[in-house]
Amino acid sequence: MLPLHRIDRDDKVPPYRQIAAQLRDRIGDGTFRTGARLPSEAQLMEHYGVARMTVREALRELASEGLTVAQHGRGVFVKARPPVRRVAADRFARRHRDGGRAAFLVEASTLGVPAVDRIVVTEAIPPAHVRELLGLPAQGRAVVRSRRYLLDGRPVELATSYLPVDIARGTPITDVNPGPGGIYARLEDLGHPLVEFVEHVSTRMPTAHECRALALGSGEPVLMVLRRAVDARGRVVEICDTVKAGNGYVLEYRIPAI
Amino acid sequence: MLPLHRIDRDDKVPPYRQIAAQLRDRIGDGTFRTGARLPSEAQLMEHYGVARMTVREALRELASEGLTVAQHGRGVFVKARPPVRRVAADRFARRHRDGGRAAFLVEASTLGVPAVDRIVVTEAIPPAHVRELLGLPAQGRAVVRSRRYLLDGRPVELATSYLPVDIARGTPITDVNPGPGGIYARLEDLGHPLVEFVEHVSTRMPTAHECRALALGSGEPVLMVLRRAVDARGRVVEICDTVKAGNGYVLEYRIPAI
DNA sequence: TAGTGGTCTAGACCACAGC
DNA sequence: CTGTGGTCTAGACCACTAT
Repeated sequence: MLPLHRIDRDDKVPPYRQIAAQLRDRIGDGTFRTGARLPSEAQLMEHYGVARMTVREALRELASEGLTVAQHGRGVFVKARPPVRRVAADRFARRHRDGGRAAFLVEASTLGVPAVDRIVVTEAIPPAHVRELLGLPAQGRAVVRSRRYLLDGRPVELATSYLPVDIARGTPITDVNPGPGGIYARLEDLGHPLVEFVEHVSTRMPTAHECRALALGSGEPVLMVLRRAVDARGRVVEICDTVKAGNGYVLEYRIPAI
Repeated sequence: MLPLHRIDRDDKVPPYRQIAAQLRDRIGDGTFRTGARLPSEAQLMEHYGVARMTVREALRELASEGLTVAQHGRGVFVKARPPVRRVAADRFARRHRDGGRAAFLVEASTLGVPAVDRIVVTEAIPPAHVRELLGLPAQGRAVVRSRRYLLDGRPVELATSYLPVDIARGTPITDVNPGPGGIYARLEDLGHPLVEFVEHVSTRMPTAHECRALALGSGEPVLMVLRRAVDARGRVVEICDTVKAGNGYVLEYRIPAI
């Protein structure tokens, strides 16, 4: 016997929503705990006396809320609340660069085993909003570094950096491994001491490509951070466009009140 | 004739995804512009030679990406990209408080007509994570101010502030209208000069209640900002928990590189 | 092999919008 | 009234997982 009630066919709220609500409640009250398997579609059809599409509609609602995840051939499972990851905004502090640690390693090293893969360096025409921030002309090119970050083997972030060719071309910045402290340390080596970063944070649903690259389930939004690095002469020397898996990422910023 | 190709039944990517991809491309290249109606489900069934559920599956994919919105009895429409809203992180600067302008008014005044409604002030036991940050004991109470912000009549943000009762009880902070400069100005009046704010930014899908209060469509995530205000003695004097409609909100933070 | 979810078909009735 | 999307039925075949 399933720990679920009946549905009321005369109720104005449609059956699939009633079913979703009951399952949601059982997840909320702990009847179905984190990691547990929900009753199969066949069981739910039988229990409620509805067609399979009706059950699937209910399950889709839960998945879109990020409560469950379906595994082909195994079942539907209550999602684990992933551990909260904090990103201290001082991860770009010079002391870390001087210590030879790139920003991602700073934020990740206390949380798990960090890694980077899919590093690709090219020259290309950046998107319009990036070109504008870099002060490039209409067909201007930039050095483009894209890569993916992982934590304990799980992909957590896609990042693409754009740098002016007159600064980066022919330097270690175009190497797959730019050396200790990352590209920010190299920019300072090249006579561009960094004085400020400006980050723009927003959210949206991921594209299908991002879903694959970040192993996102449906109902999981992403955080977008567009960062620009400004040198001592006020020049924007890098734009970094990142897409972070939304589940559990928490960005921290300290703001002086003066 | 619809501006769409055929699908390849032998392709390993299923028909509904091929259909979704074609529609997504036509939205991206401007064939279906903002506000335009997509072909009806019946037209798409006819064009592609598929069942209705297959078409609906494709349309659901677009909706979940936030690209389209269905209107019962009217059709499926390409969603408008809402105007980008920037929130300068200096919106808490003292010069604004001294000028008598609360933070939301500072960030909103150049963007439209700001308004606040549903202001409710009570005393209650805050959620555990808030209690912890405020340093309250297990059953400790706080002054709770909740309200909703609107821009040009459209709801954009829900906010709830928690303040220690020993600071806020019996002060203008418990008034629906706390006076010029908002509650931060009152905190400073009460001998708590603010020196720092710390914001934690994350994203998730909205609850059903938030969908209603913020008039969110499906496939629209929210930005969550949990902010704490720290006074000159290092005491956390306020926690503000906000939920911002994700569509178009952009938070801006400046980070010194030193 | 049995059970699971993934996709698809070909219908049906309903509620809502617009003419 | 017609056309739209919202919901539902009762099947089908497939791919994946576990045994």
